[in-house]
Amino acid sequence: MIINRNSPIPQYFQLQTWLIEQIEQGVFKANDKIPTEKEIHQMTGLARATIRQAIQNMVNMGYLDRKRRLGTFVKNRALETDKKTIIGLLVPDIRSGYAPELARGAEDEAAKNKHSLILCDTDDLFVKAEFHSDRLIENSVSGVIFVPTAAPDYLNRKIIEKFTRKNIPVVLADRSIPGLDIDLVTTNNFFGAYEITKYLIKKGHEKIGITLSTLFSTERERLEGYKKALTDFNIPIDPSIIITDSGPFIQNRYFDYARKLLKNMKKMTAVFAGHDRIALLFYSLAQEMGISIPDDLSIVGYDDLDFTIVSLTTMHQPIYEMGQESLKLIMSRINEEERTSQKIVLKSFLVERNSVKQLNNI
Amino acid sequence: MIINRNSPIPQYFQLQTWLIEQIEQGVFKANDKIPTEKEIHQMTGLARATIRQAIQNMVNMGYLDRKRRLGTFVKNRALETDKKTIIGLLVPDIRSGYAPELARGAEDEAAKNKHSLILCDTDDLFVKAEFHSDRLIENSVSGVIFVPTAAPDYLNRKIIEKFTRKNIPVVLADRSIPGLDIDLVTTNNFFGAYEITKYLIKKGHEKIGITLSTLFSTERERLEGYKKALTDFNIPIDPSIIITDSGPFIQNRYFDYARKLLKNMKKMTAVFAGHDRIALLFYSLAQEMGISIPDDLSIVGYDDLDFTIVSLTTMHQPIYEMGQESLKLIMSRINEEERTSQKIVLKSFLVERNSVKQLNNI
DNA sequence: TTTGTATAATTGTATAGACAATTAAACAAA
DNA sequence: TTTGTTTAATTGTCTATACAATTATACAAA
Repeated sequence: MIINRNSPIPQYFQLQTWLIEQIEQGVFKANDKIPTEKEIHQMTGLARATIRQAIQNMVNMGYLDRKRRLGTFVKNRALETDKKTIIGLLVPDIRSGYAPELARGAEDEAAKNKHSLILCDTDDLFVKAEFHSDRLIENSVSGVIFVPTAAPDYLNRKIIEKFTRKNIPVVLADRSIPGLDIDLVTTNNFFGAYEITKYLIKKGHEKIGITLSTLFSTERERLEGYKKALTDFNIPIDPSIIITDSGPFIQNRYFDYARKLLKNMKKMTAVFAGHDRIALLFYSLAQEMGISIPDDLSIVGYDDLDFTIVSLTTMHQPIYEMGQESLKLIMSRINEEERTSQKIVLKSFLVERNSVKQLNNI
Repeated sequence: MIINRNSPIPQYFQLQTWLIEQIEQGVFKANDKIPTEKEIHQMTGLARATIRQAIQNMVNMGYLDRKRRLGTFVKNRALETDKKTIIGLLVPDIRSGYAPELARGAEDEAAKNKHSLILCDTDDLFVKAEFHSDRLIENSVSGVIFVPTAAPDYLNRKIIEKFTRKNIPVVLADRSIPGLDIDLVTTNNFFGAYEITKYLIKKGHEKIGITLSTLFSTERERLEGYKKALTDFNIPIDPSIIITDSGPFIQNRYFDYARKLLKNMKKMTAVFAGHDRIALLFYSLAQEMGISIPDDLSIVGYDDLDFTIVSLTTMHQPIYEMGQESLKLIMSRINEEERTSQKIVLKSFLVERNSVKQLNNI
């Protein structure tokens, strides 16, 4: 018999355990009718109220559905088992730079799996990232895609720890944090910067200015790639046309840097803008100052944002794919048991447009 | 007495209704002990099993907590009432147009109240909107901000009904749906278009081309505003320089329209681009064709997107505020009992830059 | 002080039986 | 064909009662 009357386990509980077993072993399949209360009474000798208690619990748990006059049926839980998953996305600002593209890539990939994305803007600030992290944890997200903020590394680590302590997987997108063993999706910024600098050199440029921030790993790597390319081609590095900033992108500040560089026009034939938004400032200033791009000055950018209006030669970053891959990593973390942390480095490629002039090599 | 034995309403239900009332009216406060089963039996004469059924239901519903030997207590729901709320945001594409700004406005407002935003891209397609709606409902969002898709009205209504059937409030952002009594946040497109057309007229322009889509209520109103302004100033409407499209914004298509208009240069001194992204195409083509803006052709846009590189006179739309207001409306729907549907019309204003030339009136 | 034990209040589990409400399905009438 | 009526199976509601399990508290013992 199913029920052990001498067991300390309540009989209603024994019954419901047995029923769940039958369902999970497939004895009672989805939409099958289980025995009526009367029949169970005959089978087990339990009072109807006891039987009802067990069944009611199972209805509450979503195993069963009762229908008057018809009986009690096994619910089709298959529909509900592919449970909705929510992923958090922490970007600096959804309005600027590559954030929209990244978000869209992640969103599309999430949609494929019927998952959803919670959008959070950090403005590159630790406090905002922390605030949003708490909310994401409250909403019990299953994973997080995190673009590290402009805050010091240890603070970004703090954010990540918040999640990992709760066993919520985190994938870093774009920017890395030194000495942290964690899933990461990025592009090879060093190589990309090297290539685009080489491109300028091949076009006959030797006096190449650059301005970017040293705050983020990505841009630091670009600076290194730029320097390496110059060195490899025996071109001296001229610090007077290298302007670095230690903070996040602030338009007016970079307008100043651009202006500074443009005042040194004689020293340069080309400018490597740390990213496309900086390049755009050069276009804007050049227009103002009557400088023609590329005739008077060549310029390259980095990112390949869609500006429509300017024909900028730039390094295309597969940002959309970065969003996709980040989400895939999260999903694999959620589904798989364990694995070592992965670093996915996506390939950038040069998009040649009309912002670089071919110089006649002397 | 509390219980009416002749009522068709089950007595356990009467009891639980009464208890819930007491709790919600504050007779039984949080952490108060409610009468024991025995006491309730004495009060009502109901059998203990009946009383237990009522109480068990309330435990399941989260009203009560039972503790052996101690009694049954009113749960402190306050902790859970500032429950994290998730709002769905359905925009065409987070990468383009005003979507990022709208999202950011909504996100910031949500963050103020510690709520979160789930981002969904519809690509202006009904099927995608429907797909996302189902997911939002699964995730039991508390409200939805919806930018209607490019699909016919009845399909957009279908999306909205999906939510309202589940008592999930919906706010339409930007675009309205005719004959639908629902919360809406928009700007006065008719007035805005009227004003900016008037501005062109005051600058001496009479031959003003226009191109936009008649698919969305917003752009239809702009067209009407444009026509009204011309009419008011006794300027004939020239259909040959009015190009309308019936679909959503597709860049290449509008490039064709722009090209078509520019071929008719002689007929025009100014162009009213239906929105800034269209205006940008004109800049791009003008550059290509050697047409100078504003010297050869004046142009105005609509939206005031941040393009940095072009100095476009345009109608500033308070998109960020639209996101904020939409979220506020959702929150008020969630918190307040009932109210008639609200229509918030935000003020646009003209931003004068350098894309319009002052013509000498003859 | 700590540890064990009894007490009593209360909820938890269970039996046995009765009648109500619902409703699919069969049947009857229009 | 449609519409109304009956029937019977099943779940829904309810009473009355009993004993079990849990545990805060008080008190006793070590």
